[in-house]
Amino acid sequence: MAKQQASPEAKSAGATIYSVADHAGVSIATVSRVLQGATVVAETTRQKVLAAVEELGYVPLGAARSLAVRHHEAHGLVLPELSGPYYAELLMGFEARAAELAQSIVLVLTNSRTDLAAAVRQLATRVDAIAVFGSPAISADVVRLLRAKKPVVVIAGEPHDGAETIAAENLGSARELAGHVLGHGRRRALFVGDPDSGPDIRNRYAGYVAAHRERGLDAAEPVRVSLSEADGAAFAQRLLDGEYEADALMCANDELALSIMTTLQDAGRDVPGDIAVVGWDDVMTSRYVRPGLTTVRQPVQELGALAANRLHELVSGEPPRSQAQMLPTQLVVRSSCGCPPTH
Amino acid sequence: MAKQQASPEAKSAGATIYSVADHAGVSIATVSRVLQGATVVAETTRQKVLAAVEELGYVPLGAARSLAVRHHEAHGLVLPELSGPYYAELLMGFEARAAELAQSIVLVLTNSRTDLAAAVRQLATRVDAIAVFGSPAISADVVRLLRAKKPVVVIAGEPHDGAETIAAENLGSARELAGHVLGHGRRRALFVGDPDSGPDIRNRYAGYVAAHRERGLDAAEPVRVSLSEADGAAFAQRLLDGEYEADALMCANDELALSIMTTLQDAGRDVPGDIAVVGWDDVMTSRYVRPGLTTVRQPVQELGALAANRLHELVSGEPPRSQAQMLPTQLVVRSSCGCPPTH
DNA sequence: CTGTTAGCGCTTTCAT
DNA sequence: ATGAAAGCGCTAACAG
Repeated sequence: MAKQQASPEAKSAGATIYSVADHAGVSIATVSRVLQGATVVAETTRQKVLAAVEELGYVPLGAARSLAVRHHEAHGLVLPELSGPYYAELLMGFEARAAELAQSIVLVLTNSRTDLAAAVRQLATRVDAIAVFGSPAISADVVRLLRAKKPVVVIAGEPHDGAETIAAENLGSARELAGHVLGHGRRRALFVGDPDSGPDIRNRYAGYVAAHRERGLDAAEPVRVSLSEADGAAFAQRLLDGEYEADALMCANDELALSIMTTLQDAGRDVPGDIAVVGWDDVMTSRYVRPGLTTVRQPVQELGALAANRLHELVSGEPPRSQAQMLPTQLVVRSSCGCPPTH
Repeated sequence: MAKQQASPEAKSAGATIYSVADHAGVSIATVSRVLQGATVVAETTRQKVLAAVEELGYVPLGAARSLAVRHHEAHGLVLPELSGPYYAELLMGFEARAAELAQSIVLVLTNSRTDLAAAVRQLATRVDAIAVFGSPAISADVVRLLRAKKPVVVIAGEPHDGAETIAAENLGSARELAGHVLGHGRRRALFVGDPDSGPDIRNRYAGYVAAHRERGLDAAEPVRVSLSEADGAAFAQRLLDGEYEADALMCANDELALSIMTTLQDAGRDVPGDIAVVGWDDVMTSRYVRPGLTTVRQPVQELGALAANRLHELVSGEPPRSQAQMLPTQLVVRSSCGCPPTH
């Protein structure tokens, strides 16, 4: 059994449904039938076919099937990138659900593309439906273009011209989180992040504002920095330099919060003693740092799974939903907000 | 321009190369020519065709093209999962290079699959070549099976029956890292991780052993735990309970190291004073914890990019390499090993 | 239960 | 520079 395959580079590229049919002494229709498993085939012929398949090492050509069935049996997913746990988890959730639905997934990362529109157009060529993460990098035009041809769902993005949208809840949890911080008696809380970078951050800021309003407090203007470690460190430095005054920082996500908190600590500041810091996302690091980072957990995998599921439903002919779907989030209180450590 | 698309559900599913040709008053061959851009077409007809494409919202059917050109123009990538930065970075590197080569990428995560073999077979159906991460989850059989039909490269796995292999260097850096720890005077260093879980860990352990040998020291048996936070914490607890005695821990990866270090610290142990802890991978968290985790950086993205590149070369007819390709790694010294903090 | 046959939509000679 | 036509490999009626 071991040595009979003499050529190491066999790569019997040949092997079509015809050669299998020949080899088994049946018609191509029969081969197709046993491979699809739908129709009933006599057990004996079935075995003959399977043997031929095995013998020839037949691998069906997906493209031919797709052409015949008029379905790609694949979903597209467009994400900005994969650094940090957020998008990776989204992808895992998406992949898992797509797998259950027997859909392949073809992935496009926009940050690695020079011509995004072309990449997306090319993607549309080989999938039945597309989920795009609603980053500003993906212009509304692209989405609109696609939407006319294929079902599209936008994840955590603007409700583009009617494309179906799904997102995690932001406003309420942000209000709750900000309220929690204010409840520790902080009165100079700053929001760090750019509300214009998308609806997620915009709603988190809105929650921050709402929490202040409810208490008759003034909400400060947001400190507009991007969601990167580098920008976080830079902001922290400006804070240390006295450019800002604050006793609490509500950061747009954990990566920002972590880089800020660490920079502050390394400069001798006490967190949360001198200043509280809270984030958003509950990434792994947030559990490990001391003090543990108070943050908000999003059901990221579920978001991905829901996207895959909706895509499939849309492909199956279900009507699009007009209303955005919203998944609940959860406040995770650790000690960077001023609460006593609990581990 | 805004309201003329009356039906919100246009989805002009129709639009084939025929309808475009009709609409433009040319033959399908001409349409194909302007869309491929290869052959020269009169500028006027070119414009007519483009107009028709625009008008009809024509999106070519990838499957039909694939069938005609006998290429999928897609690469498959099989990864265990995406939690933690390692696989995500690998994927980013792979995707970026594949994008440059104009190859789509279709992704399969094995942890979400109940029938992995079927998933991989199905994958083979729609891509020209496949890169699989060499986890033990992917049986050698599956790889062997594939390899007969499509080019396969194995990333960081056993040199399966001749499938091309690429990996990051482990042995040398592990020897260096272990040597560094021993250089701090530690004499009860334990290796935490299971060498049987694959060649990566096996070689790291081998480096640990080599470093001891070189100094005439005895290397201890590895403490066989899996690469998860949970197992790390459990091991740390057993250590605290006195089940093991050690003044240094060389962990198979950062996640393990981090969970162990944190558990130890929370129990009052001083790292590195009482016990040194080092990891492998240089994940983000390792920069943020205190003390900073001494570890080894792997060129993970490059690994992914190299895989995509080799896949493309193999598809283009280049001969497979018999020798495994190895990328260099780099020791990252912070302070968990006993070195003074430097930030 | 099995075979025949007509496409699926695109690329690519081969003519013109 | 353009058109006609022959497939690419598979599925799905339709007959038998």
